[in-house]
Amino acid sequence: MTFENKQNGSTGDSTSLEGNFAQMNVGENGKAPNGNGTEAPRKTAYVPPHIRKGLSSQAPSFTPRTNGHSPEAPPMRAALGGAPAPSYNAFGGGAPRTGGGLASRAGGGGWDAPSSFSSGPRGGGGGAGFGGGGGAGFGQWRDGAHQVGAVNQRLQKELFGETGDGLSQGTGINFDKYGDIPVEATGRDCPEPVTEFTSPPIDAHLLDNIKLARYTTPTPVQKYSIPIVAQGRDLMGCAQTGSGKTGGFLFPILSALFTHGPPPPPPEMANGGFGRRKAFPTTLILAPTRELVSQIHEEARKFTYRSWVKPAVVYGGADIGQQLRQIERGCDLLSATPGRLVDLIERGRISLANVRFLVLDEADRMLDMGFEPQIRRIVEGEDMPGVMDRQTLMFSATFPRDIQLLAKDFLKEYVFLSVGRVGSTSENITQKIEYVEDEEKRSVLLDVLQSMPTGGLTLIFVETKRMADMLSDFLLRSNIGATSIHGDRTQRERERALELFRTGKTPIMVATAVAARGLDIPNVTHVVNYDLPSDIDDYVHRIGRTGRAGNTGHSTAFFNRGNRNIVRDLCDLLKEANQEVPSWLEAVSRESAFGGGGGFRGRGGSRGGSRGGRGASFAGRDARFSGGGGGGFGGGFGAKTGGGYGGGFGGPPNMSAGGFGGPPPTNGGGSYGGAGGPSWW
DNA sequence: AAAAAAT
Repeated sequence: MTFENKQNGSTGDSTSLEGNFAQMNVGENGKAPNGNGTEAPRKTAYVPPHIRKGLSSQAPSFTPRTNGHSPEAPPMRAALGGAPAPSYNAFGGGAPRTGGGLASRAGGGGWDAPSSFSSGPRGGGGGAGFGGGGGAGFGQWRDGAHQVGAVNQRLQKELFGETGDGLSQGTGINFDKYGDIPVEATGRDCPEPVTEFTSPPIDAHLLDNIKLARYTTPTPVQKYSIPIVAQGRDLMGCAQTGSGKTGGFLFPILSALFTHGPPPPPPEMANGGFGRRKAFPTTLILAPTRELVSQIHEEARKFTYRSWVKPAVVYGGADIGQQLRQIERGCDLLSATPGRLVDLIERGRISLANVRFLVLDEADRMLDMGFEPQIRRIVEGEDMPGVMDRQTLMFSATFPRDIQLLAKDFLKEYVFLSVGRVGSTSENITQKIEYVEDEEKRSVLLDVLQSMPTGGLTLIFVETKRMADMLSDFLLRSNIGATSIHGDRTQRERERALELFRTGKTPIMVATAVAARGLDIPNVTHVVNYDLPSDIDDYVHRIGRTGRAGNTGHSTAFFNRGNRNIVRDLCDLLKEANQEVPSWLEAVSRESAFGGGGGFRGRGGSRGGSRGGRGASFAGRDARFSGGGGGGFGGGFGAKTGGGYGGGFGGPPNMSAGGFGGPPPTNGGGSYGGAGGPSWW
């Protein structure tokens, strides 16, 4: 369910997927070649607005922009059809790369540069940089070589914790479990995975930092992504954080940057014809939430330690002045949420003309959150190099239609990497579903919290911000250390809450969807779905906050009639993960199977919650719920479960443009219909 | 329906 890549009837195996992926990248704009005869019967074609727009706007498709680059410059990777070209061809000398990122505009790096730079103004006076590379802990790029900065004990300690004690943060990672995560790579000339962190293909200095971070073995995502990116290929990765995804893109990108230095500056930068205070990042990483970008930034800080690469982060809700000062101090690798980035571009403080690596993290989430216009503006509507002149990596937990369309526009012929769900298919999360009516949830929660062994962190998910506040207040009143995080809290409060939680000062955190995806908090041992989400993918993401990195975890979900919309998916998921499926849940699921047609049972009674029907078969979790609580599903499921599973998806609505059989809508329900199911894990 | 994100 995570990868909504069920193909229409005839293309359900990965072989044909590969064909389709290749096909959708060869530039047949908008026309539906579908030459492989896999045309599926079309159903009525409802085209969601964002797709309509996507299709029309792609009419001129993507003429690689000439933006900052001189028009005669050859594309960085000329031969896509043939053997993948390496990212960097020519390594010329470079001008001094100083510690201060913005001061580096004279640098001619080791990239295959537009001719005007290839011979490079050999830097005005060799040593224009700061002595010592801008301070201990920071390096620089000078004379075409990487000058690794001096050790800075204090910074090193801050970034990596006490070295050698083996006890800080990353302990208990079960690397054996990582090996169980299935990974599949498809695409033309897909390079072989690596098995270890070794100097080629990873830059020697980066290797040092990886060692400092005590990463000993690449995770499966990293094994694949490292050679793929190192060969200059674009990448579409279906993976979640916790699979080592962040390292999966940071390692190969930083490795390239360390080895080859900064790219030659675009004219605007080189001519000095720009505001002095404009930053020209080389790498741009976009992610949906503030917490996520700041988490990525923290990783970036570690792995850029002592290097010439200056990481920076911008997101909303925080003081913009401080962020401006930060990017002035250096902004080579920028992590950003879309809104704030657009703001800074409008202010003329950031230019994307020098971007060589673009990463879209949690792409599906960004689309869910309505970021598509901003993302398209950033990628297509500003001065970022075109798709042929940059390397693009996209990550998404799911691969629905709109993501496929985005991939089609943003990536050149790419390798598709699918990484199994960490934790749901493997059995390292013990999932429990309890039948609990709304008004019983509080007291059951107390029971559940009590029954869990102490020592770990517990994350409780609720649907609304209001509920998050109410519940954390309730817990506090019950003398249970709790905090909360949601979108109505100030950024400062959010950060504070996360910090309190991470450090275990308040071992319980109540959260809305803001924390559902991507956040990597070590030592979360228990996830409670106080309110179940309506989308099974959200459920997967939420429970994925525990059992990270191969550790074991527990999850408890409170289920009642309000959640019947995901009951089928939930049952499927539990079975798939070898979890116990309560018989009452099974019964509810069967019940809902009839509901598809919609409505004869209607909403029968009041929807007001507690007054269900008899529901004898759902004697709740224990005696006290079978009676007074009024459990029961008498009213019948399925009135609004959005019918029409059985048939599968005879053909995604109007996918003619891509010619690839698109997957069904993400939350389209459980059916693998006739499609044969996902084939890659 | 709610949540997230620029102010």
